[in-house]
Amino acid sequence: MPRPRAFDEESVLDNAMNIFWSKGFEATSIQDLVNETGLNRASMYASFGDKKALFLRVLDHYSQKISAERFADLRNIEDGRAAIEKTFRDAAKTGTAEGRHKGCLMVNSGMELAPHDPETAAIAHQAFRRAEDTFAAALNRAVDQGKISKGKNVRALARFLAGSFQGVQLMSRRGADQETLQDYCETILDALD
Amino acid sequence: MPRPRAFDEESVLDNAMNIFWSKGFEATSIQDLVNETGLNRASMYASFGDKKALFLRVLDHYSQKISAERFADLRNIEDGRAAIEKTFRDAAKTGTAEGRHKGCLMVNSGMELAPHDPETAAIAHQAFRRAEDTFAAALNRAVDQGKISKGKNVRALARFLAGSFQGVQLMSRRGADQETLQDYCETILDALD
DNA sequence: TGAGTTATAGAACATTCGTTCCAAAGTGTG
DNA sequence: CACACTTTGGAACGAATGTTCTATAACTCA
Repeated sequence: MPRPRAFDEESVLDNAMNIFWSKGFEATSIQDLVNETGLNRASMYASFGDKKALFLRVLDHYSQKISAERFADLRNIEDGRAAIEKTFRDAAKTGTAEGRHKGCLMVNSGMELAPHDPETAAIAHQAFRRAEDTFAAALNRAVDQGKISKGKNVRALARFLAGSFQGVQLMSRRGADQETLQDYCETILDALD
Repeated sequence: MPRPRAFDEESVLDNAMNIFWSKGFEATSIQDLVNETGLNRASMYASFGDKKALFLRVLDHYSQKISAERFADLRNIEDGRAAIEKTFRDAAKTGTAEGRHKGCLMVNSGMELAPHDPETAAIAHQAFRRAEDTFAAALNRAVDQGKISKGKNVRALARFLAGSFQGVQLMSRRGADQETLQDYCETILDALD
């Protein structure tokens, strides 16, 4: 009955995500989104609501697609300590890859908007908590496996790792050189000893 | 001969700094600056140039006034290890103080603008290097004083501390709770052992 | 006191912003 | 084929953006 959509919602979100990721919320204009997604203004507003609503959809999309992938090894590698180490080393590697100085959309958005936008603040906070819990789970595995001393305060260590992981994203976006980022990561991992 | 200025350049920079610090570059409008500084548009443009030029002046002002103060103890406390510990604990304390979730203007600006603005990127990079060197100096003092093991890689540790200090600012701006931030800081300091 | 100089106040500029509206286009069902 | 319905393209909206202009005010030095 109705005219069918000429676009794929998922790929529109992908494109919108990349613009927000690269430029941030404020610096991204509706015109940018129209240009890059190929989607018409009217269709954008009809399908996603206003700029802010689209942005929140994008944050969710990012969580499910990018964040999930970044933490996949941390969840799936059985050896808890190896899982943590690979997670950081991968982040350091992709963080210094050419033309990929975008950091993490969740961290970027938290920094840009959290102080004045409770909605984004809550999402960023929740994402941090999830990361913290995922690190805690890996740490508990590592303790059980005898790869990390039983004497460690797992919760504090998990918070440290989650915070430091954000730090890696931060330094990556700021364009830190590979050597600095590697030193940073390796010293973080030394905290596991 | 000329009509004298009705404003104090320093206090205008102070006010402008606080707006940029709180809202970021993009979200701060000229109107905001006019309202908050009390300075007229024409006078702003005559004295500081356009928005970007004013922003760069503000970054410099921040470096001299706020950054310098934040790193004063790190430079001045003779005991290198105590200097480092106090620097982090103070940052964690002020970072969770009510209504002070602004983080660090240098970190914020690097995150927001570095990927697309080489000028800001260079300034943020230089600020990081300065912090790294200041931490390295304190670490060297601590090693000489026998407060930190001789076996440590001071350069890597300095990079770690500088990166982690940015992380504290990040978490503070994102509105992390006090307990999380304390755990984060204490674990960072454990790396000195 | 008046000439010279610069700051001030605020109107005015073109452009871009986010958003809405409307007519045309495309689909499946009666 | 025509109806009901939704998407599409693009014009149009007012408000806000960064910036400039003009006229007036305030001061110092001759």
